[in-house]
Amino acid sequence: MQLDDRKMRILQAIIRNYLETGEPVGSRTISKFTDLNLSSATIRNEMSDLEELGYIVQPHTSAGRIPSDKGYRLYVDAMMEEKERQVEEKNDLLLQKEDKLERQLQQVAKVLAANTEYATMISAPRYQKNKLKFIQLSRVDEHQMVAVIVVEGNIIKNNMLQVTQALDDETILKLNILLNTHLNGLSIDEINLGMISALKQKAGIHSDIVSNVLDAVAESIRTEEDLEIYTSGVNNIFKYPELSDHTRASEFINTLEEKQQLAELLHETFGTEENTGIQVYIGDETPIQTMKDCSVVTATYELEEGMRGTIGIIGPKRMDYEKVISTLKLLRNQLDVLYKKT
Amino acid sequence: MQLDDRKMRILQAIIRNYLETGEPVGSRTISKFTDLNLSSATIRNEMSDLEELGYIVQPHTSAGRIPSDKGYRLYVDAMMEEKERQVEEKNDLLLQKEDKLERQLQQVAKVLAANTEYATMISAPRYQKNKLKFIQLSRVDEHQMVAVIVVEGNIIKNNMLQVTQALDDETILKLNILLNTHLNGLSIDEINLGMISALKQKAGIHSDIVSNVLDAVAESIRTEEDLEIYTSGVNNIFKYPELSDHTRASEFINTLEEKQQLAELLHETFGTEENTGIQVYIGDETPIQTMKDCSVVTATYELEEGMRGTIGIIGPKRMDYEKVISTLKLLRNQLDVLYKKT
DNA sequence: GTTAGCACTCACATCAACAGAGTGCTAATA
DNA sequence: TATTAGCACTCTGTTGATGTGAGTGCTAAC
Repeated sequence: MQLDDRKMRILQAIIRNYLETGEPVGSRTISKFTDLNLSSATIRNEMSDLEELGYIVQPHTSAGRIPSDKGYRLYVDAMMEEKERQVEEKNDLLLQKEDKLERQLQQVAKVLAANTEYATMISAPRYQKNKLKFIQLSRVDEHQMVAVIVVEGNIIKNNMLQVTQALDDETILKLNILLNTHLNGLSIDEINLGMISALKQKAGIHSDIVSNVLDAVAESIRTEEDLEIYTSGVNNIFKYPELSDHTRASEFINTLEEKQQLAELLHETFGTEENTGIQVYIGDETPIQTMKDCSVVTATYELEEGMRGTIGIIGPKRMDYEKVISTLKLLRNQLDVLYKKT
Repeated sequence: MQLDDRKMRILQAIIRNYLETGEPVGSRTISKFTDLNLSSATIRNEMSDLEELGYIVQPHTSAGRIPSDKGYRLYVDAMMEEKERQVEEKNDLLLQKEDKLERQLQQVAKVLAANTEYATMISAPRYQKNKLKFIQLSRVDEHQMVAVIVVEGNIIKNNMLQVTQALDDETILKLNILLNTHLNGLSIDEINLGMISALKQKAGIHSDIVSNVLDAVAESIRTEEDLEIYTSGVNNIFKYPELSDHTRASEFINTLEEKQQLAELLHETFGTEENTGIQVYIGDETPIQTMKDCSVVTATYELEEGMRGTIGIIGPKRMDYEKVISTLKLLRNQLDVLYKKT
């Protein structure tokens, strides 16, 4: 059932007002706030309808109304449709480029938290689809080797390999050539165990040691750095009384510290790149149980070509969706500037 | 002025009781609790004296007494003297060894937080005194090289170097030999700019590019990974009402998120290795302003030989100092087992 | 030096009274 | 027929009075 225009405007007025104040909003307020020129009595009738339809609820008799999840959802959907309405007023997040990926992510999270006044999280970009640029095996000492792997986007991974018996220089050289000629240019995704065993054949040497080393290298390449998630602005929740009683605050902080669930949530957004790449979870819609009083807005971002991750903003259900979404878009622009058009 | 034995015992009784309950403790409680067999009236007189001496304070007239910072200090000092009193009852923290340093630290913080019910922090171990084991420069592509540096304790650092013009293979080989023969076995601390310029001389080549590369390598080696601090158990503060009103909790969380100040605090402990390596900051004693309602216990730890860092436990002033300290000692033992006697 | 006894203080809980915001309903109005 | 004024009703939150209990300090007796 479609709401008529007047009901829609009233609903929006209620929600806007509630976003600002956090207090249930009454009919008189709406009567004065909007340019509908309706008396509070009329508004009351309409509100009664809206409640029946499930868009707003009353915390208790004789209180004003607050939006229900369904109400928020309608509001957000409507907002997303009339996209790019006004020009962004704020147009600089003061983002800086950092050399180390870790720092960059941490900084993005921090800047976003400062700009939105909500908690933020960011997952490290995936690079499984990125191509291998360089791989090298070197002997450190008798029993240890180090494998250095550079992937497009200048992600550097390294792993110490323990070997029971040292390989001689010639073998190492051979292995390096073998690895580079066969694996360079392939994406991490494409390097699988079958390929490694083919390499073992090609190596011609059937020594166990070489075989072990190759296995270890393969593992290094494919190991996913899971759970690499950075958060910031956790203490922003204290700005929203509805989230900051002891129990809720403690749960909230715990969830953000554990990160396991955040990872799942962020990964979920990862598929939805077709549309704007921005996803809004309102209340119960989020898969994280402890966040059912919150809303989460997620967006994919991209640093270098192909290096995509997800960023999320967590706040009360009455968060300023409009600002959050436009800030996220702005962030993406700024990242594009920093990483592409330099 | 030295307290007589009876006053001391009363003070201890007050503190022990307060540690448990968090409530101001009155004379009647002490009268019943201790085996001194004194009436509450006598205790009252003694308490009056203790208050005059500054060891305890009254939140308001007609409330019991709570320990002052000075009182806690005396208590802790006394406790530290009669060391190793009883055997540790709990003797396993269920600590596991992790391959990646980062994970290891995070895990230690988490385990400690779970065992103590306080917030914890841990700084990455310093390795400036560790010796360089291996260094290698490799060309990734036309404009980029990667420097891989392995230090004792298997710390691996790597840095991408941008070069305007590619070096030929021969030069790279030469540089690698040069770097390894001259720098291996030296501690990071010992590698300074003078040494690098000597190397430049020895290189015999006076090309700017080589010189730049050497500078970049030197920088990579010496760059301190500052601020590498992991925290855990932040939400434990909600177990202590005196720390978890909105303002305080928000400040607390903020301090733990920012990490800058934590780093300074942890570094401060680093010097004091002579004694037990365990330091207790009570209330105002901590250099962190926002933690003046907390106590912090810090301890140095060691993973591999020479790789020392600091760990800290943050809780209310009425934290269970005894348990915290013995847990920290236990932790050190377990780390020793994991890293040395394997 | 220790203790019983007592008056006194202060925080905290309970409760009634009340103000205020908001609603739903009814009857009047345009 | 849609809108509105008016009114009774409901519920929350505040305020102030009152009482209770834990604890103290002091004095006088042991």
